[in-house]
Amino acid sequence: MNEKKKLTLKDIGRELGISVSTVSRALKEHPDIAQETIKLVKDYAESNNYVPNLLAVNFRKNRTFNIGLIVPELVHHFFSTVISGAISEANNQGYNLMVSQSNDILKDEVLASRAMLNSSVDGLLISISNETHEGKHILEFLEKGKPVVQFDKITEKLPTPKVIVDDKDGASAAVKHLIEEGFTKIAHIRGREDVKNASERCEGYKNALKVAGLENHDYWIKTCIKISEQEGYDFTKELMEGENPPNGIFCITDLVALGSMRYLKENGYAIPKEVGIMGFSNWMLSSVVSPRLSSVEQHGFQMGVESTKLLLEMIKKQDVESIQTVELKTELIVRESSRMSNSEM
Amino acid sequence: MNEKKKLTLKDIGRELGISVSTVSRALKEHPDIAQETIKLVKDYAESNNYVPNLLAVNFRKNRTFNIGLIVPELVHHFFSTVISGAISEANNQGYNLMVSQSNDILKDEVLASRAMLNSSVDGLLISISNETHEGKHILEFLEKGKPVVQFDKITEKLPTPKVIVDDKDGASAAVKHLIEEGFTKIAHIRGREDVKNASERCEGYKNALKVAGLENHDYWIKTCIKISEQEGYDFTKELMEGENPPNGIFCITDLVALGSMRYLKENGYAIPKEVGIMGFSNWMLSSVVSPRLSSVEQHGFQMGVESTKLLLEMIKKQDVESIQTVELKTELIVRESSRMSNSEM
DNA sequence: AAGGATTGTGCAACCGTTTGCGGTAAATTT
DNA sequence: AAATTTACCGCAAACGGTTGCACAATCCTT
Repeated sequence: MNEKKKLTLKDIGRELGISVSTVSRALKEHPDIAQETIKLVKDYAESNNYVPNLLAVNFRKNRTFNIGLIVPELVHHFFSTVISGAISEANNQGYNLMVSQSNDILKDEVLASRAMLNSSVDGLLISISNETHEGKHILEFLEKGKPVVQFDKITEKLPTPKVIVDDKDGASAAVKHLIEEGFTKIAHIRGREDVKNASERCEGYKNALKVAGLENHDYWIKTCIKISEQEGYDFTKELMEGENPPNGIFCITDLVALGSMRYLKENGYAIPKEVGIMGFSNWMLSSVVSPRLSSVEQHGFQMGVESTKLLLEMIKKQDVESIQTVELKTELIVRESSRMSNSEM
Repeated sequence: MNEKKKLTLKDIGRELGISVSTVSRALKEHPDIAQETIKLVKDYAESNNYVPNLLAVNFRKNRTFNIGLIVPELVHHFFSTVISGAISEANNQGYNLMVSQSNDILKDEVLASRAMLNSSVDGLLISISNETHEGKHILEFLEKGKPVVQFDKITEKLPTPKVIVDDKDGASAAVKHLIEEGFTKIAHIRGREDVKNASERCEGYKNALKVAGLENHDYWIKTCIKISEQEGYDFTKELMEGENPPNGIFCITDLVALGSMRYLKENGYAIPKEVGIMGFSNWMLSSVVSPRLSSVEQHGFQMGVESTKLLLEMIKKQDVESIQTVELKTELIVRESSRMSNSEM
């Protein structure tokens, strides 16, 4: 009782007494076809609600209308925001989005990309895992003429366009803001050395200090491995118990900042009176913790949109050579955790 | 220089001097084919790394190996967790997952489902929007013989299998826990009346009170519209400023609980000493706020896995009639916000 | 009025695989 | 030795569109 037979071009042709090819052309208003024929066919198709068999079309044209997307982690505020943007733009242009995750494991990333490569996708959006270096599995896409766009976590080794946020600039702005609020001894809890974003943010931190001519010490820089709340807590403890405790901390991420704040609150430090805190990424949680956490918005949605636009452009013009880099600006979000002045009321 | 011509069955046949059909059958070890022929073909295919054109196969077989998934909101801890589970299970079984979101807008949901319906998906996983009631666009899937599985936010009106969590039981357990910890006047900040999950949780709340023989008042039940942090704050204010303030609050969601806690902290109430708080959903943030928030884990990952399993089973046996309901058990996560006793140390 | 240009349509190949059916040669049975 | 079975393999249609090309009919030249 299910699976009613679908209407095909052949059916229409038979019914209307014209050939399949004419029907096909009429439907797409080919100039060769007489207006009245076009109307005839279109009307019939409309009222019998004909829908073309995409499987057949795609097979013939050798493309799907799908694009793939792989992120290290799906359950992650920033990445899910990017995905949201990618879906939006893809759907706008008539494409569907296929999603997978690598869990930051190279093997899983290879598996996921292979699954998508074989004719189920016209192009790929990817934010690579920490373990990805060579990226042979990515090159396979290019070899098959399927464009790839990297976003956020990228590697320069792969000849594809890249969409990233200006981490260095964002970090600089964050630290500059702390300085302007009067914080003079600013520490940084950073991420792994081999992760580009982390290094960029650290660069931005150092630059801001240098420009302002403030003290800077290696012992004010702590390096997270997992970027966890606990690490934020532990490193803040180290910092505050050290000999020259800071009065401001710039954290690689909001989650780490949360840990930092937990330590400070537990130990009676007033935020921001005694210690100012800046996060990064502007996760939803930053606006609901107390004190509300200042952060740096990365415009993940926009990143998803831009990456997808780039990819679809390449798909449409069969271009697989482009390697431009788009750098998105961040936005400083000032909340309570860093505001000494009463600038807003 | 790209798009190297792909090897086809025809190529192999020509090269080996056998017919296309024999090659095809040899590759899948059809009993009609001689062992040596099989070996011959397989070896050739292997060393010239033949990969079948999935587009052609799918067209021929009229299926895609893709499944669709639609959620109200992608940037949402619970839903992204479900998606993560769905991807995991789908990939395990050789399927790709196509993801879309409705933003809780019916029109968007219809658009998304239509985009998937036309031959790009073999079945659908959906958590419906608040605006979805009839669900004609869902029925279209069934009419075409494509199975649908509903999860989390469901409607009984659609004849499909459903995977839900036992909200009532979870809520009951949460409130029961508050009671056991000694809280005697327990309020509830609930979600919209027309959302099933919200009503179930409210039921569970009422039941627990009744079983324990505690007071219950309509004025202890507040109804959120947007389920926001601010609503948690505002309703808690109302509750605490009312004539018979509660000493425990069960919130529909962790986010609301956060708002609740913010009001209490700002106004000098000790948590949990004076007021105990329970959230629901066990978002990541519940473990990083202070005091850490007790909550109810919904096992989103498992929900994604189960839903996908159900769907793939139906796809494989061409079954579109099944309507079983799977109810997942929740898990009480006790943290600081509700613990009066020192039961664990 | 004859030739060429224009307009509209159909034929048939094609995309790569799958599969029902028929056919041949060898092996087995009687 | 004839009849039947078995083991292999190929032909060709089919899936549902797309598209190059040929062709017929009509129109416009001169």
